Amino acid sequence: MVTMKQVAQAAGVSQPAVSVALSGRRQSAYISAATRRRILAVARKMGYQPNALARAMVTGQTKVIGFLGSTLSNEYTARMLEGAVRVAQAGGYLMKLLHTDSGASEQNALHIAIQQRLAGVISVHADEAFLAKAHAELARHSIPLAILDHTTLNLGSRRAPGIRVLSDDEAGVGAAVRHLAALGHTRIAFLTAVGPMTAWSTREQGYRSAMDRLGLPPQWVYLRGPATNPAECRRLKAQIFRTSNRPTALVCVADHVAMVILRLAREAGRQVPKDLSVVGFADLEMAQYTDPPLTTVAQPFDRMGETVTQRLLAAIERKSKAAGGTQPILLPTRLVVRGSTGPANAADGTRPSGGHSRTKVKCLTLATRKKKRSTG
Amino acid sequence: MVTMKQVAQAAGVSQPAVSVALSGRRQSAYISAATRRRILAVARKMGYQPNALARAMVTGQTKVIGFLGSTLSNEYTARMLEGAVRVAQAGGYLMKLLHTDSGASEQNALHIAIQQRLAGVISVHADEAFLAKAHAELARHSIPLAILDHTTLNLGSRRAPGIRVLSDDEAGVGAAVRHLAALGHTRIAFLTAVGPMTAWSTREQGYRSAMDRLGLPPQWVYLRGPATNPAECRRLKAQIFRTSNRPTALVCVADHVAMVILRLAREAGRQVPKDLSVVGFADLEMAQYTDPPLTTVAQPFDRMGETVTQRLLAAIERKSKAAGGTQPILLPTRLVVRGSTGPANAADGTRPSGGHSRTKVKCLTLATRKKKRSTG
DNA sequence: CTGTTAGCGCCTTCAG
DNA sequence: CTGAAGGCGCTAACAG
Repeated sequence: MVTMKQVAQAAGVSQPAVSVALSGRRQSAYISAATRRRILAVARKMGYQPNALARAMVTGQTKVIGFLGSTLSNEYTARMLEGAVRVAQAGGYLMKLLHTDSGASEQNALHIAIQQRLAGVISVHADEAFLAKAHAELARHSIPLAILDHTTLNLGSRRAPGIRVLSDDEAGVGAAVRHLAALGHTRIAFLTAVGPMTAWSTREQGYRSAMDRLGLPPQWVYLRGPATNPAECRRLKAQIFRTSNRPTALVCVADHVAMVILRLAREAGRQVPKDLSVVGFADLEMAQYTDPPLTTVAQPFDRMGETVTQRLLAAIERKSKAAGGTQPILLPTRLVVRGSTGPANAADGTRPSGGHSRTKVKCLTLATRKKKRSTG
Repeated sequence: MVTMKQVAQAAGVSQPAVSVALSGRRQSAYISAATRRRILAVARKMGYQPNALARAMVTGQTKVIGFLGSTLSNEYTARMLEGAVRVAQAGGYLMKLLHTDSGASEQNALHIAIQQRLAGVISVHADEAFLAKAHAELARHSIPLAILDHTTLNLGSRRAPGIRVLSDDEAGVGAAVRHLAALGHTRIAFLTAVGPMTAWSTREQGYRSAMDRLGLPPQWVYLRGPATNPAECRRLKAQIFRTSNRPTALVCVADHVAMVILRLAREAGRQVPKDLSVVGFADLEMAQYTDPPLTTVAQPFDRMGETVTQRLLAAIERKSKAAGGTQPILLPTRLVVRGSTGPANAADGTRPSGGHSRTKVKCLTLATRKKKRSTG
């Protein structure tokens, strides 16, 4: 590992001269153009590589940000991570992964972030309790915190700690509901999975208000437990396909849930979208490959990762205004219309017929209107 | 940022005493139990957090490994990454991402690895030319290199640089072919996409040798260009569904390709697996959700990431034997039988009938025999 | 058992 | 324009 000192000796100059020449900064010590060239030549020949650690120690700047999450392999997180890494590297920063599932607890990850003197931390899919603690602990070491993909619930009541970036799920679900209403559907149900998914309550909120606005009666379907449970599947099929006021369209809280519905429909001998229109949420890659391809609300995962990193880098640079209760940033979603939604007329109230007509729907995308509304 | 010095002053001891007390190492300077307790108490009260950078600089050990890849968001890479991070953190190492698409070229990423004094580097999906260069450059700074998910081609001829971990694709395809043969298929074709995917030639190799062994004539179908090209789709449909010696089963080089086939089959009015059995490769999440669910060869992405990291950590610890042409490690694949494969009798030679019988195949998994053979 | 000294590689500040 | 000193926070070798 060749050091500046060695380069200096070989070039016959002082060590700080090498430092100035290599880092290209013009302040204080000036160096003649000839000397600089000579130093650079020697350094290149010796294969000198600066030691980022030593530099970080003396400058106090790490140029490294942490990505704190419990899972990385799901498509949501992976896409956000990729966007984040892209922006970070473009800004000269490196990304360090802090995995909170592998031995290291969330608490532990915070300590690592501090010990590594990270310049900033991005937290994904964390609960409010942890976020509050993380914000407090990191703030003591003046490490800015940015939060990705979390609920907007209660954001009106208390100032959110740190930088927050999320997709505008409420508007997204609204667009889905309006799309279905425009196709003539009136019995539009919302399908959600029960559990502690606070991140989904905004979607439910969006459904409720969109239905209200259209003057349609809301209707809920709940998925309880794993979708592999046969009893649960029977119950769902009965509710969706065999009740008198069964829905003609289903807005699902997530693509995965929509996949389950497509399967149940096949098992029940119903056709999508002829007998039932289905909308998902997320626009995972698999949404393109289902039969029929899934109409869904696309979340801008890449852009979310990019945006949160941009904001974080900004907060790092202007160290002064250290993440003090900024407004959450809502990124617009996009309704991607594929083959799983269609007109309501055939489905409403009639028994499914065995015909073979499939409505060929071109894949068109409608940008959801980006409107700012504070949800009390 | 509270330092050891400050803790030492507050506790009324020397600074190295604090160092010894906190790091818990017993060598050289001993400290009385009372003193140690006092120091620890003071440190905790002051909220002391060790500076990993300073430690790394003096010890020369970073405890950080780099993950070098061009994309992170695809399911393959994300799952491997997750496995790698898990093992790394369990071993007290952190993972730094070196994204080679975002501004930084591959060459640049190498320099970053060196400048950051990384303890080791994992490279994913890189070509041989780069790997050779990377190995050479990193070796000059005694940074071990590990390679993930790459072709096994030519491994016999020249020693592979660094640690290599990959899935046993040859055996995997073999298992798929035997599975189809056991179902009575004799016209089993291999579907591959043309292009510079050297990683796939091992799969083709596996197909060829498995067919040879069974005494069946191999048959190829090529996907040229994007699957959205209508002309190409027509050509494929003709070859797969309308030629006289059309295949009754298709082994696809990847799940994504299999998805395309499922779509083409639907468009052509053919039923899978009644008229055509289809096998994929990878076992992506979406394979569970297609109609019918896709029979496919599962690659152990998580384990690949784990294994490569274990090997890399081992190489780091015993710094001496620095990655000198070790044998590549082949991890066994697993055939996952779902609904897209079925008996051959109905399909062979007859026109597709419009019946509604769907063979219900339980999801059973067969471990492929792990056998070591050097492919000349 | 404890305190003192030295140095990791680099940047900054001061004398020449 | 250049050289010589000092220190970032920590560990590792010495003396007491």
